[in-house]
Amino acid sequence: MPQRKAAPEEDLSRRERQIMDVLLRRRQATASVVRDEIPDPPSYDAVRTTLRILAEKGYVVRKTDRPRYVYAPAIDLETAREHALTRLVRTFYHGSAARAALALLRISDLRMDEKALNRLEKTIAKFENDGSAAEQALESGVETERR
Amino acid sequence: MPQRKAAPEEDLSRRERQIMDVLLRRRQATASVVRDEIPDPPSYDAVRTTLRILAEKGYVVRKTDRPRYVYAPAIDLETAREHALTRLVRTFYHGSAARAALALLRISDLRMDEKALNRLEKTIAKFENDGSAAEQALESGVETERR
DNA sequence: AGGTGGGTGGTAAATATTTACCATCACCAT
DNA sequence: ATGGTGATGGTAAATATTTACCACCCACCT
Repeated sequence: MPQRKAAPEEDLSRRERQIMDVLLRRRQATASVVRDEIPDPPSYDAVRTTLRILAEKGYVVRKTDRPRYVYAPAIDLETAREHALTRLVRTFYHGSAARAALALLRISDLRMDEKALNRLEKTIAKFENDGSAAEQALESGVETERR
Repeated sequence: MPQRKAAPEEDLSRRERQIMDVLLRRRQATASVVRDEIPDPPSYDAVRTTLRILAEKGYVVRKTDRPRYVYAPAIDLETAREHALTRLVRTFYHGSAARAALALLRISDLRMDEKALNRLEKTIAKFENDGSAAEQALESGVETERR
């Protein structure tokens, strides 16, 4: 059945992912900085080893800032962002980036006029009813209706 | 150092997360449906067991739709969405939901006027610098045509 | 009624991940 | 130049996850 080739971030284990997240946030970090950012932190050794593994797997690059290493995501940040957005939209908004955006605008510090937001919402609804039925084709099985 | 208590989704292993994603997307699913949605799919047995474990851990609830089980995320969908948004914003947009929203609008099928987007971007920048309220940056830059 | 198909729970085995340990190297201050 | 500090690579041990297997149960058919 149809399923995209496993995206890189789907392949990461729990710790690997946590570490990757820190690196993405900070753009770069040493092992000990990474450790400090992880909730329920693993040992320094553990972090260091995992970083080594990530480097071997090619997810992370290291530059040797003399006494120690500094690690950074190997992936271009902009690309990583897009992946994350796509995944979010797919998982939570049935593929509608616009709806996700709307939700974010509502959350944002920007105090947007509620009217404007509602207008935008209407526009989205209208737009999505109109044409993009094709996009939903894959979604056909959703109504595993309960009784 | 300050670090939030491990969010539930940070605690999931790779397979568990993949399975959870499917459940969040579809709202509910049987083991075999879940399996079909996972890239590089594990065995049916594996999925079933993992679902059982997720249920034990309380991340998933099952209702017994006679011959088989139907699984669903235990978490309220809206809550899950917010978590995901928050995490995304935090990881990729330095906490600025507005910037994330902007990126999504750019990606969306909505063909928004590039000028309107730039206006919004300016507004965000301004707002984030000095905290002034946002005005109507978004004002109807949405074209009515679709892709 | 008996056989079959497709599900279940429980558990063991296989793998993968995570962590700990250790011997060693470079730098710096004495 | 030497000893201490703080890092490193390699590897083994401990855990956790993932997968496979099995015995049984129930609904449905013929």
